[in-house]
Amino acid sequence: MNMRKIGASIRDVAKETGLSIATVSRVMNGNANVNSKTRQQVLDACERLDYLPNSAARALSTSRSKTVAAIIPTIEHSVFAKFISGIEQTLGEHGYSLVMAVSNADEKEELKAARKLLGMGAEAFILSGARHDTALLQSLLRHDVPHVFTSIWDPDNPVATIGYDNAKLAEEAVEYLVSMGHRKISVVHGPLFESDRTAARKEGAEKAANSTTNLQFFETDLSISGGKAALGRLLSTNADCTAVLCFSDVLAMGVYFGLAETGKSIPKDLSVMGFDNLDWAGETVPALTTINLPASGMGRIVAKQIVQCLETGSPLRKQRLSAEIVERASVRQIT
Amino acid sequence: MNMRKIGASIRDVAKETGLSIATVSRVMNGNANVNSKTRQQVLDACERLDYLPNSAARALSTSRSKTVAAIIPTIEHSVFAKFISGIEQTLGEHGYSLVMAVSNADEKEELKAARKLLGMGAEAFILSGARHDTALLQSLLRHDVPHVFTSIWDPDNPVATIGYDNAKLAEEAVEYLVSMGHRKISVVHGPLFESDRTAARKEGAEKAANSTTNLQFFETDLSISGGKAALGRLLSTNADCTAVLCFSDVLAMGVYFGLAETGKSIPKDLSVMGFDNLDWAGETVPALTTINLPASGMGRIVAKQIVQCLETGSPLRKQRLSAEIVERASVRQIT
DNA sequence: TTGAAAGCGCTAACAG
DNA sequence: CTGTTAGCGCTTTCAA
Repeated sequence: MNMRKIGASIRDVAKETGLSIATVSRVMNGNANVNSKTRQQVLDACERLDYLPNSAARALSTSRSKTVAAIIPTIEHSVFAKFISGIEQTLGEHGYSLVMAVSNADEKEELKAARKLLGMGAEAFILSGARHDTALLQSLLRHDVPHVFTSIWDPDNPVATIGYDNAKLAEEAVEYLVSMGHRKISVVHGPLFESDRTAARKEGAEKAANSTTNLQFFETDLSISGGKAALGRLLSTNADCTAVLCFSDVLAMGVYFGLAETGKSIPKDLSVMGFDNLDWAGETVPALTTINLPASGMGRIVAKQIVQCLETGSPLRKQRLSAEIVERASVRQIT
Repeated sequence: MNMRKIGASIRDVAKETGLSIATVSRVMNGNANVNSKTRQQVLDACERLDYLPNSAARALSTSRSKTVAAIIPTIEHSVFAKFISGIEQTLGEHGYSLVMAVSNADEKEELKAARKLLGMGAEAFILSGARHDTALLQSLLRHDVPHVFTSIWDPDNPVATIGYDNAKLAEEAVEYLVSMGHRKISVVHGPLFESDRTAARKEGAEKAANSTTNLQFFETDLSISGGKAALGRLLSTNADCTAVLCFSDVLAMGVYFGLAETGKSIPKDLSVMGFDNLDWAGETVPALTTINLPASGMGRIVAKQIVQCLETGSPLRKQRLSAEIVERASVRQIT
């Protein structure tokens, strides 16, 4: 049937030790009912043969793959990289593996990836945001696969959400800016159709605005150059604004660079506020005032819940993660 | 044995259509020897039952997991994120899945992760750099698993290397700086013991130095704050240097921020050169002169070779990727 | 404490 | 073009 049949199998170990495969299996699974001498014998043989249990066979036999799936929009944004990192680590500590796919913020791609991962036997799914192809959700339900929506907080969603309240946070950001005396604010954000988190933030910001506060929104690519481009537009369209709120630190960085080119200074000429609190946010000049999102903490929390759910059958619980404004030097008080 | 037995199996589809499981299997595998009417029948039934082939069973039966492993030091550095991204995409296009692990630049962690991935049936391994636990290499050999070392170019290595010549590139960088009139240069780099790529770059730089060129090295964390910290040190230790070469754009960014704080300007007071050419390198002020490493391209190339190797049995070939200096505005000509 | 044997869901001869 | 059947490597009763 096949050529690559190099590794030793459980039968080889059994043969090597003169024991039965059942005993070897018991040792490999830490079953207590094995004579400690026998156990050592088996372990030695495994070592000698460089035996690695075949997890496909194990998965087939137990219907447990010890694998959980995460689908993220992109890995090239450090907030997601950190998130994944947190998941991977925690899962690993509990004997699970992460299988990851990136959707490029496209529901169809996500569906396709999910089918693949489901087929691979992923026992649970970690999804970003609440917007997904219905076929995907349906499959998850029909196959009875536990799943969470992350990076968001929505107590009303029938699916457990684990994350921060994007709308509320954006609202607080605007309120903060207002409390600092800003009345005319530009808001720079990434593509709305790609991300319900962005959409939620926009809604939240709008909610905070009132008759005396003026908000103008600028949609752009979620990248440093996107931020820079947006700055160009807002400088001509909304020139008399006193602050710009960016829905990602990455965008804020673009605004910084754009401003540097025009020779304007932060926060004297314009206040800038970010969202994410990426590693470097405290290092920029001036240090960036932003909102601290617990990306890798969220990964760890999600992973922990999933492991628990898988091990004990306890249901996935929604969980609101706190995130607070980190006041640094990029927003000034206006009198 | 088990409770979660929700999904339909191939037998359910066979029953549903009144055909045999062999026929269903043929359809699922795109075998040509199936009547198109029959095929459609099967496809419809699959749809109705939301049938997803169990890949553990398939893997067990064929000894092919259609899975390749990549182990990277960290995902929180965009050069690796892009690399992984390139791999994932290309692998996906060819029906393979990526299983990834992060080693945190620790050989023991890497070994552990590799064992896990090997057990999961990974058919090939993508490793970063050339430094690995011998037990890992041994296992790979004994299990006859194809593997490559990436991010490096070393024609003498018995294992295929696919990447750029780190030493040469660093050498060229120094030569470039020298050609711009710089004689006293500070070199900022990440932890040497964690990365043989960094070590290679250092060697290359040293090679370029001669009696009239003075190089001083500063090791620091591979992060923006690391770069900033290194700048502080070099400003006191090597104050009269005219250029600083950073072995990562991330470090260069730290140097930018540090310089901004001291009020010095780039490149008037100090020239700065990076390494990586991350997305934003062209956006900084001044735009960063750096070396363009084809991270995601490397991922695609590696993945393509691996797929080919797996499909046709052709051996993995070493491949040197070109990388060139991108001259922008952060290095000035000294007279 | 150990062994024998029945599958897990699928593929791939082989036979028709 | 379709069906029958023997495993793939492992876990898990059930017996001993």
